[in-house]
Formats: sequence, structure tokens, C-alpha cells
Amino acid sequence: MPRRGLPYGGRMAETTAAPTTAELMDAVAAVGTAYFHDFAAAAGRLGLTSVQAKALDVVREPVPMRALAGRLGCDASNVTGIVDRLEARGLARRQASEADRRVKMVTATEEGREALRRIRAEMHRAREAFGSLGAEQRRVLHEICGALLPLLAAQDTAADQG
Amino acid sequence: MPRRGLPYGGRMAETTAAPTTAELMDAVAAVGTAYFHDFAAAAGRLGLTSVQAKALDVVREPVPMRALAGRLGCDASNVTGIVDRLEARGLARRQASEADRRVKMVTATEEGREALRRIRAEMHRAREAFGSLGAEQRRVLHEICGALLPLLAAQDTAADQG
DNA sequence: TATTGTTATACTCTATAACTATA
DNA sequence: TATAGTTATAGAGTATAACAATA
Repeated sequence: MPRRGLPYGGRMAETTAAPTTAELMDAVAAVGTAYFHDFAAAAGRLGLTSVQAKALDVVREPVPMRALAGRLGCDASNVTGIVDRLEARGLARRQASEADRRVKMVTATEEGREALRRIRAEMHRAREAFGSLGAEQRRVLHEICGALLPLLAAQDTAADQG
Repeated sequence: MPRRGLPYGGRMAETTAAPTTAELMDAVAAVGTAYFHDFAAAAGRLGLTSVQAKALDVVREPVPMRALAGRLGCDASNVTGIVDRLEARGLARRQASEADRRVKMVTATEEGREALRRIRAEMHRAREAFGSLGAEQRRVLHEICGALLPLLAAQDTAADQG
């Protein structure tokens, strides 16, 4: 099949062939790993683990402990310790639910929200890397991610999306 | 700017706008997280942690303990325990280097390679998700990943690429 | 009875520091 | 002296099982 000019900017060689599923998975895994590394490093500079940072992101809006466990993809018993540590540093707080006195809602404090903003600002490599993409590349990548996510997260909806 | 027909298959609406860097980062993070979850689950079904599985992948070819630490992105002291556990299960083995008697080369056993093959085969969601992409989408996604990776991993080359 | 959050336990991963054996 | 691998230690994340409070 003849290869036409590249559709989203035409920066690369025309010889680029469509990769196999395995090659694609390796490439996405490498990018995902590097992205996560940048995220963990940014969180670490603020003295937070990556799980703590992710939890902080989830609780920008009040969330029950149980649901937080779902969003973090871990057992509910872990969340106790994770929120304990966030609370001890004043980044989040527990509040009893009025509707159901068994549940406790977790919410980020203003300091917690500020920490999260700083982490995002500290992700220098990711910002540079994604910022370097052209409009068409961004659009295509975003669209492909949107198509992939529901398939990748298919049966975890209840647990992962909380 | 007027929007032309989509270049890689034209499946979606023409109204899709170019996302901001932040939106793009969130989308890629979500896909990366879901991918990693699929990987960890596949490894878990074989009784392996994700780090053990990644280590197994690295040592398909003989690698010094120190270099393995670099590829895993962790301190060298951790690798002792990780390889201990792989070795205890017969999935990898240590061999003294002939050139430098201080270094130990780690290599996957045939059983270890088989375990790795099974993990890859067990990543059902990822295989379905990426397998569902058309040739043009695969090509574009692969190319963008290739452009992103060196920027994301820029200064970690020595540590991350071993 | 079922559910929420917690505790107790045990394992793994993690970094730091100190050690040994080589170089 | 410098480096490779190990050990010791402490902290954090993880799942399982059992528990108290509430529904």
C-alpha cells in the first residue's frame, strides 16, 4: 500500500509502517512509565508518595473512604493509613457523613489543593513533552486516548471510577 | 481554523478541538494507569508483583544487578530482594561475571521467559484495546510515543535505560 | 444481615547507611 | 580509593481477616 504524506504535520519519514499490537503496547508502556516517573518525582519533591498525591487529586471533592479505595484501586483497609498521613500533614480531613453515619467523607484542605497544584506545576518533563506536540498531534492523541480508556478500564468501572 | 476531514480514518466528529496540555496529560495518565493496572493484574494472576514482572522482562538478556536497578528505577539495594524472590521461584538466576568478579549477571530461566510470555498473553484488555485501533491510528500513536519518550525520559537515560 | 471504616498481621517495595569483596 | 553486591533498618503500600458501629 502506497504511503501518502503524514496527515497531522508530516514531520516523519514516509517509511513508517503500522506497528504491531505488541510494539504499540511496548511504546505506550514506555511513555506511561516515564510519565509516572515524572509524576512520582514531582510528588516526591513535596515529600509525598505517588499514591498520596493521587489520593489528594481524588479528594478535591468530598469522597467516602470506600470510594477513595475504588479510585485508588486498592483495598479499603489501606485507605485508613493513606488518609491518616495526609491528615497528619494538614492536606486532607475526614468528616462524618450526615446521611449515613457509617461513612466518612474525605476532603482536601486548601493546603492540600495548593500542594496538588504545585505537583502539577512541577511535572516539567511531561509539560515540555506534551507541550511540544502540535495542535493536530494533540487532537489525535487525545482522541485515541478517549477511545482506548473505556476498553482498558472496561470491567473496573465500579472499582476504578468509584 | 476550519476543520478538514480526519486524516487517520475520520471516525469522529469534526468538532473535536485540540486539547490543552493539561487535558492531554490527564488523558494519557488515565490510559497509562489503566494499562499498568492490566499489566499488574496479569502478573498477579501468576503470583508475581509488577516489579518482579518488569525485572523478568529486563533480564531476558543477562544484566548486572546494578544495571537492573537502573532499569527498574530503584536503588541497587532493592534488587537483591527482588532477584532473591525470582531466583527462589526458579524464574531467574545469578551468575558471576568472568570479566569482573564483583558483578553478578542476572538472567531469566526458560521458566522465567515462559512466565513473561504468559503475562503478555494475559493482558487481555490492553490487547483488545490496542488491537481495536486501525492501522493509521496505530502508526500515528506509535510515532507520537516515539517523539514523547526521549523528552519524558531525558535526564534519566543513565538510570532508566541502564 | 449487610456495609463502613478500622485494626492486626504479614509481605513487598522503597531509600539510606554500613559492610564485604573485589578492582 | 572506588565500585558491585549485600545486609540492616525503617517507612510506606498492599491484601486478608477480624472487629465495632451503623444501617
